Amino acid sequence: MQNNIAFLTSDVSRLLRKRFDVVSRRFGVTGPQWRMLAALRRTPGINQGALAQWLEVEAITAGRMIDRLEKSGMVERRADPNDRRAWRLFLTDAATPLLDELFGCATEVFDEAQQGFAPEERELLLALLERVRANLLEDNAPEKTIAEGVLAHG
Amino acid sequence: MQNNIAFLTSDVSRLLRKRFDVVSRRFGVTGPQWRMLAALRRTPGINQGALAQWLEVEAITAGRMIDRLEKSGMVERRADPNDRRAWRLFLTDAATPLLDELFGCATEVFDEAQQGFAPEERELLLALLERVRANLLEDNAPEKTIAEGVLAHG
DNA sequence: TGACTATTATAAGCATGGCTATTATGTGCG
DNA sequence: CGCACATAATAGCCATGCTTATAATAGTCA
Repeated sequence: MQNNIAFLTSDVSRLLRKRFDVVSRRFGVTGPQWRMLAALRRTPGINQGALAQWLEVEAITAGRMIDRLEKSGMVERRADPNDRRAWRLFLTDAATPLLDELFGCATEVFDEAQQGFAPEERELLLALLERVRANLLEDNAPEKTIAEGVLAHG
Repeated sequence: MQNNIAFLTSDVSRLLRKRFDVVSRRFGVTGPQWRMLAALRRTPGINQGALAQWLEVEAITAGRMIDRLEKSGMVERRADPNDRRAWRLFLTDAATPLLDELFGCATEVFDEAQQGFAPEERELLLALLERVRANLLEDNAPEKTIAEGVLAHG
């Protein structure tokens, strides 16, 4: 009963989230916040909607996370000169050194999670998960899949 | 950056949760509630603490879920005659037929998630995830690990 | 019996995620 | 120009999960 794709990914995800929270709490951010900061470093000046799409969460979820990150001084909202509805998002100077430290910790958590795995097994697990992810994405929101292609992962 | 064990399991888990919510919302329950009902069918009369442990969530999380399930008429709390602190939990008559229908729907979601997978690949994915889960569970108490490390060096 | 500790459950507060609705602004068409 | 529609962000409400603290009860030992 407990050995199916849904319960297992849910468990693993929750356990990993717990680990990341332990690590990142030392730096004053949560796991998802960390992820958002990483996305912002990659594409500074992005607006909330595009950022939400990149993180694959709803716009309102991203908006509330930005509220907290702005309040804690990690992110800055600047008015978009070309669209008065939109905010352009930037990391503050405080965020950059923090991110460098966090990425070092991430590797440790990944290694712990995949302890005893051969390199091929690590690759295989990721590949299988990506296929599941694609299966669940494709016919749920076709327009989203197209958008992801346009956004060009990298 | 997005292709690692943490982000992938998080994504897959969230996408699956969304699917299950769509299915189970027709029956008036959420995915995690469904899981709790299944656990209760398996071990009727269990108390909240033991149920939380079985589901691998905190006691307070389980307690609040039971609040909602009790309110919606799926679960019944009965006083434990031997321990006045504890509740013994039971499914109501409304829950049983619902669970039968839900399990049918679950199979469909799993099939969709693992569409195009050979039987061996399905097994392999589950086995790899179980190993990750075990890795993250085993030294769940970091302070104990540290203590043991100190003892080993002392 | 009384005191100390452990266990069971709950309360308060926060973060992450969803859905629905609303406000403000941009865009396109007649 | 004015209207309709689309888009960006936000507000409100809810469920799930955590940590910390508290209340009530159970068990143990002097």
